[in-house]
Amino acid sequence: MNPPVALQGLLLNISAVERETGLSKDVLRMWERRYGFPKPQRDDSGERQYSVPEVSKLRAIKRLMDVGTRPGKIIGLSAEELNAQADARVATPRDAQAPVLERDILALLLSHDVTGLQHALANQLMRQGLQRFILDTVTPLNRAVGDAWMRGELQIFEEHLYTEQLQAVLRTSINAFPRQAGVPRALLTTFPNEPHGLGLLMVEALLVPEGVQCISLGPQTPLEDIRRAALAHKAHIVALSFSAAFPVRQAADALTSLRRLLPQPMTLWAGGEMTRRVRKTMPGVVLIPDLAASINALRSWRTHYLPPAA
Amino acid sequence: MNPPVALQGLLLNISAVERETGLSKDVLRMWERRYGFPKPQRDDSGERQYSVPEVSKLRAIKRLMDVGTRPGKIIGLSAEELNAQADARVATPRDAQAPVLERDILALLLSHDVTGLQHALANQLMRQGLQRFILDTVTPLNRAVGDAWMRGELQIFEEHLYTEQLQAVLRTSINAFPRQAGVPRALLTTFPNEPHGLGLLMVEALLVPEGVQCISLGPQTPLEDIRRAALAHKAHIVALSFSAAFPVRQAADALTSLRRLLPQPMTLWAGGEMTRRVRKTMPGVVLIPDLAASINALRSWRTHYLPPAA
DNA sequence: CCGAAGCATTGTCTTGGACAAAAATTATCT
DNA sequence: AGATAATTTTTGTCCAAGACAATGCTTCGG
Repeated sequence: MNPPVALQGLLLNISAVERETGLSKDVLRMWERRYGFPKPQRDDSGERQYSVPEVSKLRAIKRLMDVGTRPGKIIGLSAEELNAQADARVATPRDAQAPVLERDILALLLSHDVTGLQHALANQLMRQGLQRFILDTVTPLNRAVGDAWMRGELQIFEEHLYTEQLQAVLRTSINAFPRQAGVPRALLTTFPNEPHGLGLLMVEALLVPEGVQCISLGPQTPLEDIRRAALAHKAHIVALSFSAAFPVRQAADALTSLRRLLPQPMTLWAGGEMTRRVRKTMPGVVLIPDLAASINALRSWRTHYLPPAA
Repeated sequence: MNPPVALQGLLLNISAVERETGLSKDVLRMWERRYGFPKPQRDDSGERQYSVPEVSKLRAIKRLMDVGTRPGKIIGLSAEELNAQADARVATPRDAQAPVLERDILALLLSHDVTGLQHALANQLMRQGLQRFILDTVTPLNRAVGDAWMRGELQIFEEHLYTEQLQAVLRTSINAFPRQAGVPRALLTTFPNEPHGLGLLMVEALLVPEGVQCISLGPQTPLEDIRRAALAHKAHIVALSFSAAFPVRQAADALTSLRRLLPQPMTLWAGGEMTRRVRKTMPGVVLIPDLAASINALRSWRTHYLPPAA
């Protein structure tokens, strides 16, 4: 093991690479066996020592896999080719409407102007209102930040700072809404393998202004506990969020099981990047492929369960 | 693999147990080899299937290990004996002052009264002020919730709900303070192996009222990036937070390295449960064994760097 | 009472094989 | 054609046992 070495930024052991890339040790070793990449040096005791460029390439591969590419197709490519692939994916809406704000925010991040960043976010939020802010600003901004990070234009700490400030702004804004004992009540969480909670906050920001009473459990709630929580809180809607990286099949299985665990009249929503890769339709599970769809789904829930005549 | 089975709450595969307990697959297999516990059943294809009681016991063991006990000493004990050990550790300040609020909050959690919980927290916060709220209320409350969860009195989802609501309250309260371009500037984060960010929020809640300008990166920033961020933001203080589970040696190594990476005049703080287990003193690293100490450390920073005559 | 050396304990990494799970492809039936 | 089912390919996870690295405790020497 080599904490001191890793810190000098030269070589990383397999644990560090697992952390940095999100690829498990088993996968790293398996790829080496099968594809011949990565092929780390070994230290005196035969342990793998990954170089920084190797890790960068692994990260690029992981990012593409997260949007559905299979490793065998891309593991042989060079760093440039990988970047080209990634660019190709996001090029379409690139020159569309108004990436002005995006560029401003990125500039603020790069100049480490925390106060400016806060102001810019808060400003835009006040201008647009919470819902439009989420739909029109935050969503493309997240993508822009993610892309900038992947192509190395943004440091990790700058990306962290962005996430952190965004969460602060959203949380504050959500809490500013008077809490109502509203209908429907929605339970928000993610499955145990899904650590990303930003999506939950964004859904909450969309639903709360609509008068929904959101109960967020944060990320990583075991299935059985989701059921218990839904019953305990008498939720009308149970909403799960999935990031792009989540394996579709696992999600489908878990959703089907959860559907069985919940009483019939409870609505089950599944949202997030991953849901766009889902083929099969699951009875009793409403897919929410993008954030805007959550509002539509809410409207249709209301017309269905709250007849206007009431 | 067995999502459907695991979901029924009967048996868990090794990945699920790793998630639930924080013990790596390697450790789980090693213990089975060395100590004969855990000894999970096997499914048709020879894969380990852990029972719920087994996992509970593993959790109890992990909890004790996190406060310094070695596995060999306790792995043979029964669930009751483990609980007794855990109780013994916290019994001292048990009957001390006013666990009234603690009991109230736990009752609210158990009755799933979200609104009541929010009110109770917000109420107490307004009554005490942010700093005393953190020191006198939140700290013991966290412990109480953790203990209740470990002894099975609290479900996971109830614990999640508590954390979530607490974060919301703290975040809102912190943001209510006018942001000043204050001195000192403190950079807050955790090392890559440390996913728990609640500690950061609590420190921030203590420092912001003191006029400190806090820049939180959230959890899991690589060392090299901490350095870059500290330089970019011209931080006066870099504060790291560690939960009890963090391995002491790893923390010491990383802190020493980080110390070398940072320019001399920058102050380096290390806080959180783990720091109480540290023996060696590290030159240039200020240990903050509990939250109250962070305020003292701040005071002494100020007298040192901001002579009163100025 | 402190620090180093030695010893016991505990955790991480290794290999290569087996097979489970997911995705893609092909075949079959409306 | 368009869906559904079966098959094949690809990919990921688990296993075993061994090696040894890392940690913490104890004893020894100052």
